[in-house]
Amino acid sequence: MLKLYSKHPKHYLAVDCIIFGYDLAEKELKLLLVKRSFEPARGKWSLSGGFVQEGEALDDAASRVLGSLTGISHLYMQQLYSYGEIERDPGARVISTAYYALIGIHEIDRDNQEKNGAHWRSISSLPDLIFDHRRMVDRALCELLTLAKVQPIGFELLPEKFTLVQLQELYEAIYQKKVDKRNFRKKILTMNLLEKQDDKEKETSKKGAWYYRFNEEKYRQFTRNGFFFNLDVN
Amino acid sequence: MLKLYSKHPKHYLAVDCIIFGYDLAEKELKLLLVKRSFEPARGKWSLSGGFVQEGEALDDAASRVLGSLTGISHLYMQQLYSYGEIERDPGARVISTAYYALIGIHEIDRDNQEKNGAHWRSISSLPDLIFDHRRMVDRALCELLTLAKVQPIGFELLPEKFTLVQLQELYEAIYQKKVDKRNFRKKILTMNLLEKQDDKEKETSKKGAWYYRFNEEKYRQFTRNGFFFNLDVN
DNA sequence: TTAATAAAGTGTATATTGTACATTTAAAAT
DNA sequence: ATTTTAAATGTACAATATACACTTTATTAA
Repeated sequence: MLKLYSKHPKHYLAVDCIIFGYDLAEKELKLLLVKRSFEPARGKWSLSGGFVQEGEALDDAASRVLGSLTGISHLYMQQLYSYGEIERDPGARVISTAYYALIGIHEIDRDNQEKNGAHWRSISSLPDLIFDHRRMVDRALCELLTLAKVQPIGFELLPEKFTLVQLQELYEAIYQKKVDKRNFRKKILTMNLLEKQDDKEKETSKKGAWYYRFNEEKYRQFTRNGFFFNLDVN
Repeated sequence: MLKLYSKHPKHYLAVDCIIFGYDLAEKELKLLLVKRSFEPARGKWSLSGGFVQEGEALDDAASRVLGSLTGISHLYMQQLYSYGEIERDPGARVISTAYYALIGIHEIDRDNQEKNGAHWRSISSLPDLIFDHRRMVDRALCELLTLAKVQPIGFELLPEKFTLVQLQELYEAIYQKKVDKRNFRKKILTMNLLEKQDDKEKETSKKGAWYYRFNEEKYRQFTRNGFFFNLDVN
């Protein structure tokens, strides 16, 4: 039973993580990148990755990599695509499954970040990346653009409590497009997924902006009843 | 250089193919399934798959599997998802990358089909499948439903020349929903992607229905100019 | 040759949704 | 009390989606 497949070859398997963060202050999407700590390409900018271990599920490998870099164990993470070109890694033939994660940029564990040589880099000015990592990033970005329209994943990039101004700025950062304030608010509010809080954010204006909270439970309930999230940015 | 990664474990890697076909006569979506020819689970219904070979890219492995079963070398094929649970295959720890393919059901090579014990089975009455193959199918179906709305992939399931009736029936089969004939035609024709032919299909009616052809070149051109395919089925 | 049959083909009116757009409100600082 | 700054708000018009039924064409049978 143990030798059923033994005539077939085995391969190195890795995961690589595209970690998106949103910088509320700079109103910019960012990526968490690392300086690679081993050969080949030591010292070059890279996605953070790791080899899949014996007895470790693919998702678990990605969780492990994400956890060790961010210090967060449960964050929004989805498999993106598997890259299986023969020559993609000059060190050896390695198949890599890319995952992308969404994270509030300030939730992150600073210590692990420092320790692993990780840095947030603006999407609009990424450094050169090793191997096929740039292609992975481009695919992840494309996926993000597609999904943010039809799934409430934007909230993963914001703190629990956020203002409508912040939410709108996030979408403007994702789609690189100014959005009409009244129409945006109408769309998002008529979905009945946001709950107005009793307090205001008062850093950026005298008047202050009401905090809102995304109600995931409602979203799941509405979805069961045939509701589709849609926040098309004009 | 060859031993850079040698402390890391290696794994069996497979591809599994979800092959969709559309039966014009029965107006039904079908899957090409095989009876598995080796242990474990010999003789059980399965997706057609195979192990990734040394020096073989992931996509090439999928192409090889698809080619040997259908006799067609270039068909519409996309990577779907990689399944990396430890216990997913009782024979050994195997990571499998699923691909889905779209094919005209009658274009297929009968000989290879017979030889490999492959059979078309209606989506609505699939047999039990081995391992996690049912999950793969469900994910592929979900992807098909998503994509058929926003990409002209339906045409991959039809012959080169098809009638509007046939196209509509295809969409009705995919979405399991009756569609208004006039609205459907209006939508698809105003996209200017179909070219009316000079001949008619006369099997199914006395009057006959005009043949049309999808112009992929036009589609690519329109897409470059910001056009988005959209055939939302009400 | 005429009539019956069966499926293909066609247009319009109404409802819904999306878009453009400018003023008022609230709170702090002077 | 006045000024300042950003937040909050509603409506009219355009575009799109939807509902809906009769006419046309070619064959077959009377």
